[in-house]
Amino acid sequence: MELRHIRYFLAVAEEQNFTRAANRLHIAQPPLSQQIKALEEDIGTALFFRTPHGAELTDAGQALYREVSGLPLQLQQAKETALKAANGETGKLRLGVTGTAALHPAIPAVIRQYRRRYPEVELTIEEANSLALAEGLLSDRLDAAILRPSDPDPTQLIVQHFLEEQLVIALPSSHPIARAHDTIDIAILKQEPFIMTPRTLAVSLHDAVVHVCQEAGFEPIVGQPAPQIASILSMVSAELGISMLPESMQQLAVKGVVYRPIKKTSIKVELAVAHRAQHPPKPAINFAATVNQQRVAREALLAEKPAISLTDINQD
Amino acid sequence: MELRHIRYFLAVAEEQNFTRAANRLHIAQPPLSQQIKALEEDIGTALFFRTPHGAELTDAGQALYREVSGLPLQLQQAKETALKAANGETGKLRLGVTGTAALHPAIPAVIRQYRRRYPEVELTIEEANSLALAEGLLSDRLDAAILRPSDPDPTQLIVQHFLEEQLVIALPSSHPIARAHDTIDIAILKQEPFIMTPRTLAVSLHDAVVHVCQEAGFEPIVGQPAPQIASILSMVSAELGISMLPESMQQLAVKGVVYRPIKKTSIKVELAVAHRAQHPPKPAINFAATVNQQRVAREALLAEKPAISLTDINQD
DNA sequence: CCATAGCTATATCCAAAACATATCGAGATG
DNA sequence: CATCTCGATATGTTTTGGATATAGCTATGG
Repeated sequence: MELRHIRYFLAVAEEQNFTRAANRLHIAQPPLSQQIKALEEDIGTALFFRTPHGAELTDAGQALYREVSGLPLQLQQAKETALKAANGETGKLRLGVTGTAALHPAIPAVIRQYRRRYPEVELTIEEANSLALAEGLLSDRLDAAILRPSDPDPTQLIVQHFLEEQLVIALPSSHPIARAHDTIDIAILKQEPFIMTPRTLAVSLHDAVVHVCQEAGFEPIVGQPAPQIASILSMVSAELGISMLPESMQQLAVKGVVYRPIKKTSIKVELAVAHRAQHPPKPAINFAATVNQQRVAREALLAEKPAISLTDINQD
Repeated sequence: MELRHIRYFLAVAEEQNFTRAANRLHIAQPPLSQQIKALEEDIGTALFFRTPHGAELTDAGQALYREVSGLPLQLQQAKETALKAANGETGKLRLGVTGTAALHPAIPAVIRQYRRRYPEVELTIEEANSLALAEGLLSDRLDAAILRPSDPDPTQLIVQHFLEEQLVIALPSSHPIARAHDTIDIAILKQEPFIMTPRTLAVSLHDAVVHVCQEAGFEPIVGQPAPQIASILSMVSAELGISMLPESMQQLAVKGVVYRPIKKTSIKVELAVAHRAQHPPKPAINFAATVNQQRVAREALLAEKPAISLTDINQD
């Protein structure tokens, strides 16, 4: 039995007439009679009474009609379902976000836009440091991630630039430098212990901090290591040292911690979207594309009003 | 898209390997590759990743698999459903039973046997006089009927003999003849008014009664007409006359009515099963066949023990 | 009552397409 | 590096779905 037999059967059943059904199917009447006959032989029983004015269903034909009448629609929908999956309109997206970026307003903005565009994709979001995210992508625990890129193997991950942000200094509010300066010249931090994420866990942020100091002519004193943004701020608040963080972290107000911009530095930290290079799920590709649209929109806005505050850039 | 494409797709999806799938399908590998390619073009997206060690489903392939994996089974069941309908194992049987036979023990016996044999057939039973039953068959309100046959048009109805029964006299218990005789010689009923169903409604029973009387040398005095068995017995009980009824009606005990066998008569009334001659529904044919089996069984029993009481013949 | 119209079935032919065979190219493996 | 396994491609063959012509049947109208 082939689908053709079903289509032909349904046409004859609905037209109650072989000739009309053949016209509707855009074939001649004799092959239609043949195919119906073949179907009847395959099933093992007559499906139609042939009358001088047409054909009508036998009991077996009626039973068959009830069983298969929905089949063409069912198959059409199966095709559409497959296509939607291929276009990333259904399925799931396991998204990872680096802990030092989750608070950046552009992140919720891009997630919101993606959800609006692909409402049928099941989205799960996980927060981790950039190293864990990259590993998650490679081991197929994540489909896409927003992370601070180190320079990964480009044959394994595709990483696409999203945005850059400047660094700011986080220091205890009681600290003399915080009291004395609105913007900070890095050089005066030469003697301060820097609370940082270990380089293995967050290469690019760590390196950016070191570069800023080197630019100012010294190597930072590495204080207490801290894997999480929350623990960094706790330690600063506890006056164990100072820290240098992406400016979006100012969103996180912690008692006993103040933020100060850095005077004159060109060093910035980058945020990017990444997914596997081989067989990336279409939802991941679509998410990266959404990120890219956001990037273009952001850059247009920033070019127009360069003095704009980051928090204002939050359009969809 | 044809079913072949679905079957091939499922085979490759399950084997995760074109070559093995081709073996399973009893075709060579190249045509399988071609058909899968054609399916992919029809749907508009790739369904498999081809790897050096086989093939695995893309997201679209997985979505399609979920949609169509049940299809072969579904079609197989559709075929079986159609076949069952063709064999009369499903569907409905609208059965009519003549009012003057419903109490004959062979009727529930045959219905019980049919239901046991065809439990999935939806059975509805309707009681009416033989004329109404014949009309019901012709107008497709009934599929089969147990009735007392007149001689209908054999091109319209197929009527098959079931059983014969003798007639008995029903008379008021207060009637002098009832008091005086255990078996009745018809001749002494010459002056009694006969309560009968009108001939138009029940030809054969009416004619049998008349024949019995003619055999005894007189024409019966036609008393009150009554269309239903219940009303006949009421009237007898009300002493409006006597009646002659099939012996199975003795099952119906009515206060004030007694039954007496007839002395020496060869006249019997017949019970038969009937269905339409053209396009009889298979359930009707099966019912007639069941009736026929019962008839054969009954006749064998009666030949063996001719003195048996009718009520004892109630086997399945 | 015959002729006609409308229907499906049959016979024959052709063309499309499903399949088989042979071979190729790519990636994994010893 | 040779080999093995896999799917893809090229080409020829066979099957089969479909077209055309026509027959056979049954209602219907003159």
